[in-house]
Amino acid sequence: MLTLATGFNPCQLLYAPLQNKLPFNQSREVNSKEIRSAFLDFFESKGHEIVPSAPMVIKNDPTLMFTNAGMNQFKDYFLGNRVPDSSRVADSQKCLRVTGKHNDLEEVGHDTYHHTMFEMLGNWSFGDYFKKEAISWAWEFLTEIMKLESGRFYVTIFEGDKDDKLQRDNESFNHWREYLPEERILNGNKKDNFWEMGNTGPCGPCSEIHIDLRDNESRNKQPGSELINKNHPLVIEVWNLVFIQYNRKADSTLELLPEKHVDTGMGFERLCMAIQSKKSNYDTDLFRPIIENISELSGFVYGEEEATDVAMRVIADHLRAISFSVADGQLPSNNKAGYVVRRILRRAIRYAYTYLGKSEPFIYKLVPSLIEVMGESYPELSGQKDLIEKVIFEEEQSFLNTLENGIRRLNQMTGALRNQQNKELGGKEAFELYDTYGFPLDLTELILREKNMTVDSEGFDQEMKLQQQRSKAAAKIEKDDWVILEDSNEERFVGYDKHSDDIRIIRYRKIKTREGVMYQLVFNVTPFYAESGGQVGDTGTLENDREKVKVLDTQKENDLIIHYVKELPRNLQSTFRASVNESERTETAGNHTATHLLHYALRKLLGEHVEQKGSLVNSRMLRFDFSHFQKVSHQELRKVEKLVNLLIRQNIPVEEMRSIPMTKAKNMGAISLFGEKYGDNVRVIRFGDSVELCGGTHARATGQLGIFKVVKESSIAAGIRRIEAVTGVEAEKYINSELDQLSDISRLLEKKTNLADAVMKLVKDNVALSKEVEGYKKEVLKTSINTLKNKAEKIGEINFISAVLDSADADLLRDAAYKLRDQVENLFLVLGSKVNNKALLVVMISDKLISDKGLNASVIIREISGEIKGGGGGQPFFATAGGKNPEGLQSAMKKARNLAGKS
RNA sequence: GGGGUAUUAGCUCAGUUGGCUAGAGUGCGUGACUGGCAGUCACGAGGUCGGGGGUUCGACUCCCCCAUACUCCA
Repeated sequence: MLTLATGFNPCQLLYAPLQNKLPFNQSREVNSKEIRSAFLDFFESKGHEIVPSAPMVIKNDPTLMFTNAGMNQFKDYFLGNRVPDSSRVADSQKCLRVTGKHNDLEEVGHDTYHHTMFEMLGNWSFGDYFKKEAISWAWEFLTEIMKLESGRFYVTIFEGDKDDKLQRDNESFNHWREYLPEERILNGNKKDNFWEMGNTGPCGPCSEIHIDLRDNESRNKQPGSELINKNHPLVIEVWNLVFIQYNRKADSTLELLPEKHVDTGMGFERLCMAIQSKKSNYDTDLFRPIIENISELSGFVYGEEEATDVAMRVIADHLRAISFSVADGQLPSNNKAGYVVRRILRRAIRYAYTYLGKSEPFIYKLVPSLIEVMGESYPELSGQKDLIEKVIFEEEQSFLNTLENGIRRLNQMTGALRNQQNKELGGKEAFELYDTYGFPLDLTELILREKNMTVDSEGFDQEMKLQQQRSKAAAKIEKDDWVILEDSNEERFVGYDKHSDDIRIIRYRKIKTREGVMYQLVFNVTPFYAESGGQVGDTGTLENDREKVKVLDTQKENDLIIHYVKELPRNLQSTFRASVNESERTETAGNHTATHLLHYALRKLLGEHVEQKGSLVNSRMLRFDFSHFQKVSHQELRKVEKLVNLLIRQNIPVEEMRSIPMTKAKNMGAISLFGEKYGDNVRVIRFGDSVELCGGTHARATGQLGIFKVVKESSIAAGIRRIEAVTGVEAEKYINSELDQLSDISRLLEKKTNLADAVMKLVKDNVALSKEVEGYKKEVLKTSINTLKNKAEKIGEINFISAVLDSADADLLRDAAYKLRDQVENLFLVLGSKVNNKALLVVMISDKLISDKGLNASVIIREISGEIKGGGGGQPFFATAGGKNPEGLQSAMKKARNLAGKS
């Protein structure tokens, strides 16, 4: 590589052919790829090491879910925790800003220059160069390399602050004066121009570079200096140069740092807009192909109407955010980082649904055009295209479904509100949408805003609190104070090596649970494994010469291992032999090992996106929850079983590394689980290629599991599946009981093969036979109806029929009644029957009699059902009754006859 | 671990304080008509109203248990 020392600038060579075509004075548009590499090449030529973008999704940092600035990955360098390999670094960093301090989500799409996901170009100095170089290179890059018109730039510098006893940043001012007239160098306050990482730590003044992209006429009318930091879409900040020179101490005073750093960040999308002479980030080649694709798929033209334009921008922006998240391993889910991703995607789906009329999944179809734009610079996108598409498709489909249901529900709610002249949706209703249809509050607010309505967010919060209380109350137990027997805090766990040991009880207390009174014991040393990492606590016994007490469960409370017993030993001071239930422990250990093998097999067969989300391991079964976006098919489950059983037959011995450094474990490829905090030293469990950080107990070798069998696969939340399985003795039991059922069936069918066919035939025969029976019933009904018709007695206009049919059920009586109504005019029908020693009555009255004579079957049946010691009712034309006195049927008929006569 | 919502014809869904023997659209079958962009019309088949209990004269509808799916809290 040639260096600057030779006087040869590789950058100029590389970009010389481009320079004539650069903005504001050229014809061909420079594309974003060229701009990105121009930046990196430029700083490489200034001695910077070019590093790749860090993942956008952050794991193992409780304070941050996503990378939200270029400096995130260098935090440790600024804090002095780590020493960088190179003191000059530059990169393009993918960032996501959705929640927290920098919350732009609601703006995104409505304006033309905010994004959820964006790229930040940055150059860094770790104790190397400072203001002079940073300023001069920024200027050189923008005006000479990118050929942006120098007259369009304004810069801001820190004006000083009395409270912090800080002077104006005259250093920066003087450097800028070399390039810009003084009236273009503006003072900025502490809020805009003094950058702090947190309440304490490295900080310093910063200098922002703004560009005025308005046309000449507007610029002449109003100077750009008046529009800086005023949210003008064309007068925008492009680059922030942060000069870290102080350390903010806990008492909030500042001290000068021995090493000074530079941290800069330039919004890539905005830079492209400036260079490509566009008025909006979405008009650059970063977004254009995506927007055009949306246009093609939706039939709406970009630029014709504000509402659809906003929707298209929202979708284009969110597509990027989601695709990058998924590529980095963060699937949409129902909490934390996953929920952030879900909310972004749902916002996009919502806009597509409402403004572009898309009620079918289609955002997933945009992935190829995103990859076309960014795939080359970010190969993780093209590498995981299928996964990204699948995840988006699944989420679109499932959310559109709930969306339709939820919107229907919301419309009902707002309809009711409108009737009451009310403009505020109750918190309870909003919570119902959230709780049942997964509508985030902001989504409900958005929909309501369009209807000119609001939501009672306080009420919503209250409902949320109630739900939390309900959840907590469900787990509540009453505890007495600890009784201390020995003043010691130490409780050593020896259960990895021994299954029994001599112990003393050092404290105990009484608790009340739903199941009754229990006692919690703490020992000086214990072989009992306390529930953690999904593995249930051990059970076992405490024993001495005189007594034996059962240990029913073992739990952890902070670092204490707590043993549960139903009754206290009489002599608490004595020494006990504590023994873990061997067979249970062995089965449990086997099941725990099985989760590791299962985890390994799932990742191998379904993909690396599979991550453990939870597990339960006891002596009878194992349960494993993991991220996966669709049902695991039967065939896939079979493959998983097959692989696990193969590993079992290979009888791979366990390798336990009880205490090794985290870094070493990571290097071995150990899979750490859901953000649990591990100390510097961790325990690693390895079976062949399966390597996991784990505190649980395990089989000595995989062969101990015998056989592995999946019992059930289900969903526990969107994007998370659950597999339940058995091993060893339980697997044997399970398989045998299934086989027994089969052999029972085959014995019944007197058939050994093609059982399914035989059963199918039985089912079909059954249907055919029922039909036949029904046919016969109809025949019988027909004949009895004919007899009844002939029995009709003329009472005035009324045709009165009454009869008791032997053992006819309610359905038959009803059928007969309806048939007779169609065949006999002016019908007054009373039918009775005796079924199971109970009496049934039905009354049918022709419509004409109801209107002409005011007869009412419902009234009549109530009058006559007294005779059968029962009651009933129905409608005016048809009513039924039941009673427990069949002997009264005849008198009920007579009574009805009298009623007919009277009318 | 604790909640919420849903489950009705092959598919998408109605079904109103428990009572006109469970409906529509679509798809399917048959027939007739027809120069079309979902051809038109007629007729027909297709339902243990997720499963099991209970309340009631009567339950798709109300209550309890279970299953499945979705979803929220912990």
